[in-house]
Amino acid sequence: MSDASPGSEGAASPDELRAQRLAGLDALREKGIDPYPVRFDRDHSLAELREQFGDLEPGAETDVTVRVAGRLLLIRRQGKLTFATLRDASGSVQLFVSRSVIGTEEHEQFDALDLGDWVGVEGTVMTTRKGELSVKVTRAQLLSKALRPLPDKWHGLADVDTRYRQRYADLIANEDAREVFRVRFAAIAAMRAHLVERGFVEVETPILHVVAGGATAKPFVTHHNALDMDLYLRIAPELYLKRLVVGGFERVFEIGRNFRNEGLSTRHNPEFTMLELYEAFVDYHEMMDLAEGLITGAALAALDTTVVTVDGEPFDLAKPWRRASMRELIAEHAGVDVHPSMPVADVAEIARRFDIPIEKDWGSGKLMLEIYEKTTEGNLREPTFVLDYPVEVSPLARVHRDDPLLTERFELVIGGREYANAFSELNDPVEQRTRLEAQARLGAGGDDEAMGYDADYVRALEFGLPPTGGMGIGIDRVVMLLAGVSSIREVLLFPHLRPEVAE
RNA sequence: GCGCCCUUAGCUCAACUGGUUAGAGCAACAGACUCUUAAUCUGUAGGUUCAGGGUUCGAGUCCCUGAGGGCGUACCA
Repeated sequence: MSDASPGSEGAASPDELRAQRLAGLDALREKGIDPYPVRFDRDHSLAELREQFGDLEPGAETDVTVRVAGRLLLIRRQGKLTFATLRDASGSVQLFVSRSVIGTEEHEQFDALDLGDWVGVEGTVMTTRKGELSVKVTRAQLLSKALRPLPDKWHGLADVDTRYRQRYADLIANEDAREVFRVRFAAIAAMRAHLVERGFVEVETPILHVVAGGATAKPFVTHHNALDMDLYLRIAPELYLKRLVVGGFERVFEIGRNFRNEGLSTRHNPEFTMLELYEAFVDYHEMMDLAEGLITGAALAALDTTVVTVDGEPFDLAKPWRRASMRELIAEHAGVDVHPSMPVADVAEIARRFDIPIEKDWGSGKLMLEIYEKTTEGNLREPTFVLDYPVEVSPLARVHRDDPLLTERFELVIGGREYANAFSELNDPVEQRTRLEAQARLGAGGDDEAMGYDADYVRALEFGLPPTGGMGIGIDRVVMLLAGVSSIREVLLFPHLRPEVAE
């Protein structure tokens, strides 16, 4: 680095630092070193290396030559001997770079590497006197030059904004972040395997919808130029998945993104991942069994335990989860008996006692749900299936076999938060039409979250949807539960943020 | 949307009730060092204190506006 760039004399302002490293690139090229070579053939991951040689005695030398690659995270220069910590996706190992082994010129080249550089090395496996497994390097090759400095090697990257915007830097610097996403991927893989083992097929359905249905939420609107029409990003895949059951796929699931044009919070991101599944010939009771199996199995696969911690409180997911009706849970937590058969004025009176703001077109069922959400949901600590929601707030769920004003529907609540929503599906096309028409009237009346009327969906039902149980599980929230984090942004690789001010 | 809080070097953090030249560690640069482990030691450089305005003899610190973020709340199957 003897070049006359502004950075050559030890300057370290951001611009100068970059200029200095860019100048370093030129210097490397002049020496015939490609800072971005095309490939490197390794024969061991670092975990494999540790697995094979982890129990060598201190001070051991082997004549086993290995080729490994990774990112340089720490360098301890010691004059004619350099130690470095190399990390790949599987683990890390120490490099032992001795001038007497690789020669002065090679050693100086190694010492010129920066933290953050990717390198590939060849060398023999050894341990130091203190027993640290190391590769005694005989050849080292720069694989990719880092132009930006790593975050603080001890404290990592703490600034939340930067962690989310520059997730790559977060992942390099913070073990905690890597762990959260390891849990995420393991949990999703486990749930997928659980379903495939049980004969479910994974499908993909449209994300661009002509009618945003399957849930009640504000959609994102986009525009198709060639067709000159507005389309909606899906708020749920439900109606398409049930079309597939009509078509004869008896067990289907989809893991994918839903989009809802609503507020952000520690539990809400405008795009989030949902697992939805449908199984023919069963009802919501099987969905409860399946929810327990999916979530407990995901915990075991990702954490090796079924014990999770919510707000500092441990729960063992392995125990059977409580199943109780909304009505009895409200009675327990609010001390009132509420049912959609009660006159609206009476239920509204109860709602007012709990300071619930009431809208004019709400019926007893909607009021009952509001009372539940205000008084009960947040207080359900243990995993609980909340059963039997009012028909009024469940336009796609089948009416309860024992009560015409309730549906066979449940939500799963753990630590006061919702994780799943499921029902015995409504498969009577005539009734479905009536219920969707009621939703459409709400929409026409100004309710921008009413479900749109999807005529083709009703047509599909007219071909016959078998008795079917269906469920949606909020994957991001399950991952939060397993990873023990309290913000959804921590489990999203790239959470939604406002645009960054130009650098 | 509303309320409270935060934003200081590439990173992690300091700076008493407003006080004069904004400090430290890591990273960087120069040097010493062949068994280190966040290596150590010596030296050097690095700042529009988020942006803009205001109050003041004097502002990182107080006030206003804006930007970004966090938490709460509202909305939200």
